[in-house]
Amino acid sequence: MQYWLMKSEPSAFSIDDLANAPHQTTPWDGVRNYQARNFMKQMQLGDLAFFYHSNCQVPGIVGIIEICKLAYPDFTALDKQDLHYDPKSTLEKPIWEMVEVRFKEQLPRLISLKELQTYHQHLDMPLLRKGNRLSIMPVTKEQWLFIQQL
DNA sequence: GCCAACGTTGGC
DNA sequence: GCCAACGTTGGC
Repeated sequence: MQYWLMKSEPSAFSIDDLANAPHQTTPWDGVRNYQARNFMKQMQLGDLAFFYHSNCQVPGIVGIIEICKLAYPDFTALDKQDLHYDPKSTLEKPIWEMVEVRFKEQLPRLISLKELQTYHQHLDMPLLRKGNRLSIMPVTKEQWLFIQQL
């Protein structure tokens, strides 16, 4: 059982969008960063992840989601119309992958980046490091439990 | 909207 | 393989 943190811009896809989606699941498509992709490949069914709202008024953790489908090729990379189209990726040799996630719960309150920063010393997560741009990152069990009890 | 930080690209 | 130029991310 592993833990993760996954970022999404709520203007593109929010925790509410996921809660209202069919079966409350969605493919996590559009990841175009190798490090983030490699983390998705490591994900196992039943792994849990914090759903993080980025690039918005109050960035922070808003909910918990569960990995419900293992990594498979991200078909949006092949779609010329798609925002995340990548001409280097082909059907035979796909570059990008995605998992599917299911809504677990909305947190009783938003745990803002600002609040998390106050525990920077203790948490030491990639999320809290300056200039961090990684959209998917592992979370240790200790970090997970600490954040959950907030 | 600004801009710092970072990843990627491509010329050499 | 280096590195400048460029595009993107994401907090503010």
